[in-house]
Amino acid sequence: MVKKTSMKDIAQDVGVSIALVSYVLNNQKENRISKEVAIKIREAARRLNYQPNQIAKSLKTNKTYTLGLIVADISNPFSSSLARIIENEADKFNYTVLFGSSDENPQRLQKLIDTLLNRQVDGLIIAAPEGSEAQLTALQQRIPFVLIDRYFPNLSTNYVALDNYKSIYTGVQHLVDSGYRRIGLISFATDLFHVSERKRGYRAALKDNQITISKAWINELGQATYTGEMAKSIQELLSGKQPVNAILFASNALALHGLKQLNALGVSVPDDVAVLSFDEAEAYDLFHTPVTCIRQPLADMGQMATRLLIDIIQKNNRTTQVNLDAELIIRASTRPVQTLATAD
Amino acid sequence: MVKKTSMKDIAQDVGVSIALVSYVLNNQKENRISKEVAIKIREAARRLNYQPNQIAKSLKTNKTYTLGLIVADISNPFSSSLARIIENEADKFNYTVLFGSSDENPQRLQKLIDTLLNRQVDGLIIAAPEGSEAQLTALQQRIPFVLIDRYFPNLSTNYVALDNYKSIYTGVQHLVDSGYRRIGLISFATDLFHVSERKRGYRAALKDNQITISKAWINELGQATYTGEMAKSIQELLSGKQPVNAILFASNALALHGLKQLNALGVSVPDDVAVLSFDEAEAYDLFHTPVTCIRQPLADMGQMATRLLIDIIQKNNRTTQVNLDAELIIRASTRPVQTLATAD
DNA sequence: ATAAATTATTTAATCGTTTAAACAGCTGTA
DNA sequence: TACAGCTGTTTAAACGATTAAATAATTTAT
Repeated sequence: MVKKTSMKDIAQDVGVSIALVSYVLNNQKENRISKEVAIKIREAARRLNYQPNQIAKSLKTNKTYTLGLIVADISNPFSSSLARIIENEADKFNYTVLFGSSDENPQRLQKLIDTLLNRQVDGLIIAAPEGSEAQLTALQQRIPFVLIDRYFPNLSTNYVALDNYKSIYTGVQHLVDSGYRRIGLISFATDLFHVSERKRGYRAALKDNQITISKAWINELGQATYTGEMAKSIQELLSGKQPVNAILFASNALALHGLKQLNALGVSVPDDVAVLSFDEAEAYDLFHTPVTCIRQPLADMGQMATRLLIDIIQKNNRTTQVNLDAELIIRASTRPVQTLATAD
Repeated sequence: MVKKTSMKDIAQDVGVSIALVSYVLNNQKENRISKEVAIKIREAARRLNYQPNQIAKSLKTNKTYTLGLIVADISNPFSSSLARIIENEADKFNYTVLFGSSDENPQRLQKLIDTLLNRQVDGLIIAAPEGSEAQLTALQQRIPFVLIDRYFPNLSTNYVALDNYKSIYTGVQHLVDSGYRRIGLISFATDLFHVSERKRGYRAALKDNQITISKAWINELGQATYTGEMAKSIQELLSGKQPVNAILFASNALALHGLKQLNALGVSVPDDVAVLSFDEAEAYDLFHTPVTCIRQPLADMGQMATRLLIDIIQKNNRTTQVNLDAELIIRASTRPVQTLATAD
């Protein structure tokens, strides 16, 4: 390996002090430095292929121009799409991104936070796992951070998230408007606020349409253990006393598994049952019927979170909380019921 | 924000020199340091919530314990799965991962390399874009790196990749063995070695089975511009003078678009045409027929690349080149032809 | 011609660590 | 009693930059 060029090398090459090199290469004190020397220094820097040592710079300035991104699992498309957007946005402001996956585990989150803080990141963007309130509270006096996707209503932190209540409400209203009144929900068993908001939106929309929810319609599966549970849930929804004619999946992972099960059971969409999914996925394209979905404004979310964080780092101001609206993409899986018009 | 505790703070608190604090917290000179002082120092470190400043450490030791990962696009499932595996593996050795997306663009690659080098990463893992040979050659004397997924046969670099020739050969042989002899290939128009190896494997397997390839069977699409081209390609393959009865897709992105088109055209798989895909994707699960595919050993690839890189960083030895074998996952999309047995 | 003002450059401290070398206080031995 | 050899600890330089303050060199004003 070839040794890297430092300012010292340039200073020696040109025959000036290190300070002068620093001033020239950082375009400081421009009117005080003789043109000829400045040119010589720049020429030497180019010739010796000088690359500033960001580590040394950071030690002195206490800024690393690095952001930490903590997602649940970088291999999940939701996380990796977000990562890509954040990477791009950060790059515009000359920031680099360090990432880590928390696996929805608060201990692992704490470990990542410590690692990233040791590396002196300037700020963090976090998709917080369930039960991480204590960590986040402690973090507030250590470093600027912005929560993304999920937040805790009783914690006064910066966040950029979706208005989950409204999004689901709109989706359910669309189902009702399309003639579906027996609507099942398949969601996660979790206390995460954004998930419970989805349930709340579902309940409210049905209530506002004078539809009484049967208990059997709400299915909450344990994280990770889907496959078996999903099959059971779907069969129960379709065969109970009050079989549903529409199913709302509360996330893309759930929808993916759900659609797979519908395929396996030979259920026809939307003739046997309509399907509405939270989140979009390229995978849905391969399903026999295009799937209506609630599309999150991922690009906005990532960009806003990144800009907000950089803003806070640079100006150190206020707490900002953003709730974005989702977009309902209507496709054939929620085709209006033909047989009879809605009672409405 | 609360000021971070430094070794100086601990030293003052306990009333010893900074050096002693360093020795104790790094478990050095253990037999030379009095137990009582060591205990006091550790206690103070805990009490003041000391976290080492990795930046200062790095400046002194010239090691950042950071790896740079450059993929084509972190939002692509192939890249993000790899990223997750590399993150996990690196973590085992106390390394952190900085990532960037090159967008298959050598200029952008160069920019990322410079940024990552400024940040003094200890090594790089790179999925190299087409036309980046010059950059990589120059990089060889700057920093240790390992190529992943793709490599250049005329460049003597470390790499961990797939034996693409063999993988495709095996896949085609399976098609032939299942009774398909008119096999189309849909691939990318690119000079990347790993892609051309796939074509070579396809050709060789057909030749070895005494099958003459019709020119029309090989379709190479421009990157990114699929959708239109894909529809055209598939229609031509299915309707030419020598219509194919099997299609081999050279990547998961191609397969995804291809399957979508097959759906749109109402083509039945495998009755009208068999389908074999390179790479696996969760999305395939939603296709009406389970898809036979060539599964890359992603976990092995990521782990080996990471370990190899760390090994090189720490011991600075030899050039290592690894070609891994793929696994053929046989599913219904290549069900053996029923009507007549193979001539063989 | 000399002081004052301006211009160009250097000195030196600093960021938070690491680590070789120096030093101080003991103990044991010749 | 002197000094060699331990043990425990400190000193100080270094990593590669930044930057306030000092200094040197030149020009302008008087």
